[in-house]
This record gives sequence, C-alpha cells and structure tokens, in this order.
Amino acid sequence: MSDKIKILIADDEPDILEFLQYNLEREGYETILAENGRDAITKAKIHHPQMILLDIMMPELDGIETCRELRNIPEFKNTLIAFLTARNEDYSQIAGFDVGADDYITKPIKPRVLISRMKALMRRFGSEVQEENVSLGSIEIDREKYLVYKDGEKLSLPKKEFELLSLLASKPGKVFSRKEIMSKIWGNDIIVGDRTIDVHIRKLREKIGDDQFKTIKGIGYKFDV
Amino acid sequence: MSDKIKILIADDEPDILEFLQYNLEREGYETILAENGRDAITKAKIHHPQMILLDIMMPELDGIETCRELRNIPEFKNTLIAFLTARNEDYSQIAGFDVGADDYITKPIKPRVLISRMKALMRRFGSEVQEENVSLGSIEIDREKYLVYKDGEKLSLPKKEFELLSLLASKPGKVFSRKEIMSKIWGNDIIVGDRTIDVHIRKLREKIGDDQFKTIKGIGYKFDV
DNA sequence: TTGCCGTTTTAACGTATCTTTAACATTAGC
DNA sequence: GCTAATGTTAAAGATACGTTAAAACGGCAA
Repeated sequence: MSDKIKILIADDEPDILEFLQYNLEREGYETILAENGRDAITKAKIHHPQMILLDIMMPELDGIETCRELRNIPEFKNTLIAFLTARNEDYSQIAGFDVGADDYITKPIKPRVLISRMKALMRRFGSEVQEENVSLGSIEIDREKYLVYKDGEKLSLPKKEFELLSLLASKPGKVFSRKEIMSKIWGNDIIVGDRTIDVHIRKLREKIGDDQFKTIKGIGYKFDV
Repeated sequence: MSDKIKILIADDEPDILEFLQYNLEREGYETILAENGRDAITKAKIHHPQMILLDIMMPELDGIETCRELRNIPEFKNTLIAFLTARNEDYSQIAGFDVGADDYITKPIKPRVLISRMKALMRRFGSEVQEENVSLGSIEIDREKYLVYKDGEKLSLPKKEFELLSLLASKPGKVFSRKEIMSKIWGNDIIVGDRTIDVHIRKLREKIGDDQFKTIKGIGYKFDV
C-alpha cells in the first residue's frame, strides 16, 4: 500500500484535471480524479483522501454543496478541503468558507503557488492527517482495511470501535477529551450520550487490553503502551 | 481578563490599519495595531495575540522577515499568521508560505471575505489550542498528556490540582490573587469557599514539594523554584 | 415486507474518586 | 498579643465513570 498523500481533485474541465494531476504527482502526491461533485463524494468514500480540491462550478453537484455534504460525513469532518475558482467570485468565497472550506485558490492556478498553499495547510494541520498504518507495541492498525492486529492475531472491530481506537492511537499518550472524541467521531451535529463513549471504551478494553486505555477523570481518555 | 480573541495587525498605512480595526472589532475581536514589523514583534510579545495579520511591504522589517522571526520564538510557533498583500505578487506568496504563513489575503480586502477566511482558519485551529509544555527545575508539565513529571517520576494529578498547578506554573514567580485563580479555574459564575483553594494548594505541596508554592498573605500564591 | 443479527445507543444503577465544606489550629504581620 | 488570613483535617457531598442489560437501529436475506 502506498504511503503517498492522496489528493482528490474534482473539476469538470478535463484540461484542468490533467494539469493538476501532472503537477501534483510530480510533487509526489497521489491523485484521484472526479468530474463532478457527486463523483467526488463517491470517490472520497472509496479512497479516503487527505485533501480534496473542489471546483466551485460543476455539473451534478457544485463545489459548495459537495463540501457541505462531505462535512456532514464524520469521516471527512477533518479532511482538508480547498476550493478552486475564478477570480473575484467573492460571494462564492464567503459561501465556501461558511460551508467549512479550509482554503480558496483562484484560477488561473500557478503550480508553485498551489503547492505552497497546500503545504502550508498540511504543515499546520498535518498532525491530524491520519496515517495509513499505526503500530504500537503489540497493536497494529490498518486503516484502509479496517483491521486491527493484536500480537499478529487479526481482530475485526465494528466501525465505531475501530474509529475510536484509531483516533486514540493516532497520538499515543495524548488525552482526548470527550468533546474532542465526540466531534471527531460523531461530528458536531450528532449528539450522543456520555455513556456511549464509555461503552465503546469498555469493548476496546475487553478486546485489546485493559491497561492500554487510561481514564483521566474529568477530561477524557488516552491510549498508551 | 477579557476573553475576546486578540488579533495583531501590522501595516504601515494608517488607513488600512483603521479599516481593519473597525471591521474586526465590529465582529467582536480585540485588535492590536503595529506600524511595522519590528513593532509587531514587540507588541506580540506583550499582548500574546491568537492571530497576526502582516502586510508584506513594511519599513523597518518586512512581513516575510517578521514572520520568520516570529516563528523562531517558541511562543509564536503555533500562532496563526496571515499575510496581506497586493494581487499577483506570486513570488511573495510562495516566500510567505515557505516562511510559515497560514494564509495569504490579497488586497483590496473585502471585510466579509477576510472574516470568513479568518474564521475558517480559527475553526480548524481553535480546537487544537496548543498549550505549551512547561519545564521548570525538576518539574515538567505535559498538558497534552495531562501528566506532571517530578524528577522524571510520573505523577497523575486530579483535574483541579492539575489546572491549578498548570496555571501557577504558566508564569513562574507571578503572584496569582485568589480572585484570579478562582475566575481562571472555576469561572466567574461558580463560587467556592476560600478554604477550597487552600486545600488544593496543600495537595500540591504534598505531591510536588512544600517550598515551591509560596503564600503571599492577603494576596494569593505563586509558584517558584 | 418480515424477521434476524450484529452494531450502536440508552438508561439505570453502583462505585470510586475527586471536590468542597466546616471546624479548628496555626501563623504572619501589625 | 491580637487579629485576620491561611493551614490542616476528616468527613460530607458531588460527579464522573464503569457496568450491565435492554432497546433502537440498520442492513440483508428469505
């Protein structure tokens, strides 16, 4: 499996797609191409890109709507999303940010500028970029296949448990507050009771090991070896 | 203490400064003004802004250099920094990002666009308010892991004790008044008796060391080595 | 559609731990 | 030495977490 950073590009003009693909791949990124918003959402679910570039004007589903829908899917709550668009479309620009975009890049696109902006975004938020695989002590996590290995033995966790483990293990030792866990796994709109998290933690403790998961009363949980 | 978000603006044109000040304050931000890069660094150290807007072209010290210097000061490693500049200065744009900027806003500035961009940056960044780790003498505080090390030995303090230590240690030597401690740790609505603070201080003295915590009778406490 | 099954969430209750109080002792500073 | 502020202690109070079982949900196959 490749450990390249994956970028999904959605634009209805093949020329632009090709231009971006060429320039990004030359920088060592892996690109996934989509020709409209609907297509972008589908492909995002399959490929789990770290970053998504959306043209504003697209058939089927425009960039703004696509972004809104993506942000409603917990998996993409924290994915970097940037818009591409013609100069001076200020209205779109505002709408874009309000809908949860991280950046807004004006056409004509200059490769050097694009790359610099992308790197700036990733530098800052890179810590949140989910690595493909994590391996700590006797635990190994394969994010793509949704699989966990404990001492080499394959465990197949349900989705929520997997996501929780995956989140906690992304920064071993760091305490994740309940709020943080909730927003990263459930998203900001969905509200679940406090006991829900406990129950998932309990399941993980049963399956992975009791002492790996530490409770910090009043704050949250952390995963440690 | 005000809980408004503080934004430092550096530009050598008074008109622009005033324009930005007006628009940002109207949105509920607190603004700090600087007229060149040197000034900006000085004022940043005094006011600890959450975000800094830098004009590229400035006398004394230009935006690029200012940003580079700021990024070399640990306190500002994670502060949001955005550049303001005229259109099409692509070279500056690239240099800006390479030097650690988070965004790049082109003049003429449209207030709604500026505010939207800023909110987009803060939305991402806000959750990850990087609290710095403190290390004084034999005490080390890891805020992310909610751990305190005393001579390398790991201590795990209850929430209130941790917060109190964390507060006092954030400015070693500074005397925190009881009122200040109360409002920072309990908030302004919750009222607790005076003995409560004493008890927590006592616990800390037991665990961390008696003489680190000094009482200033009639005023409050300070933490020192 | 219906029923099944695995997953997720809720609710109720128990419990450990943390937080605050209150009563009394001690101390610092006038 | 007097007084107000702080220190100490133990116990009461509050709260967050753990546990369990059952309900709700969602996909899937008959």
